[in-house]
Amino acid sequence: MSHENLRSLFQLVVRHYGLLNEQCCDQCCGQDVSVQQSHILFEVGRQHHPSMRDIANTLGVDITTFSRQVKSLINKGYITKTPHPDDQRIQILQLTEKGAQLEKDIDQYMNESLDQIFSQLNEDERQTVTYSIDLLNKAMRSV
Amino acid sequence: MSHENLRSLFQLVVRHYGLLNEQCCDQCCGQDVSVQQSHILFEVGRQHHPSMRDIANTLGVDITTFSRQVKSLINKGYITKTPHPDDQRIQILQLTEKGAQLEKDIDQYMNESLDQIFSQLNEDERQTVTYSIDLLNKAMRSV
DNA sequence: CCAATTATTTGTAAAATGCAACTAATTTAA
DNA sequence: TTAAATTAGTTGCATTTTACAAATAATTGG
Repeated sequence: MSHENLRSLFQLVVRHYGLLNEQCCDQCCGQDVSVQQSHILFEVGRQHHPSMRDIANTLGVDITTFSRQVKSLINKGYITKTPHPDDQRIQILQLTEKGAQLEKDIDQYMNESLDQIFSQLNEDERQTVTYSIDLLNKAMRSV
Repeated sequence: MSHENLRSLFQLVVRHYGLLNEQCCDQCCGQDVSVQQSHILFEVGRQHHPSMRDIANTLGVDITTFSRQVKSLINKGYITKTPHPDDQRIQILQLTEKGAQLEKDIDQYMNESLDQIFSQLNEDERQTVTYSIDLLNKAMRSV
């Protein structure tokens, strides 16, 4: 079976979403973090007391690259790294207040961008698309 | 309005689709092209006699980086660069036979991956999702 | 208590990135 | 018509990103 439309959508998302983030970094947070780093902020904010490996696995990036990205985000004051009380090997990541604020700004920018996409649709279409997004989310997560 | 699910799906797509491509390059074409380069092949194959700038703009990458990626793909024998007959500044890109074959292999791999996602859905859901994908494609392209 | 495992970091070398400056072809406008 | 401006693409260079190996450090299992 050919999934040209889905592949095309994904390609579009990969590029535009990356692009969006890049524009966002220029526009809303003055180039201070990269796209990759904005994904890290997003996940650290969303997960509960995640370790280095938790986030690296979720994002599907090499742990060594991730380690250096985290170092950079710590230097910029957006996240902190604290050894787990029960296992000193594990480093728990957390957004700083500054990091949480940045993630909030990025989130707002993203929502405005996604509003633009949704504003192209009528109410029925919006409902159908929203429902399908849930389905796709679940399907992708269970593969 | 908050689009947490859509943002989440996009994040997932950005990561997994990139990942997918990376796995694909390992598995189906022996690491010979990068993710970025596979996107170039995809677009060169899809557009009609595109120029350097056409593809770079579509992909949202810097033209200087793109220029070097193209050089690499030419060296590997996947694409060709021909001056436009009416304007010698413009270079027209085209897949070689080898490049078209590689893109076909990648496409097949992608379709199999997307089949896996779709196999999580029942027939009704599949139809709804397919319809929504069309809507989203159109909405995103018109923003 | 020592070997094996797990989490993370660093060494290093290759690749990707993007700004600035360049060449070359074409268009514009006096 | 011809010099200035514009456009397409390339290269120099410095920075960042990447990922494999190897190291360190903490923990677990036998």
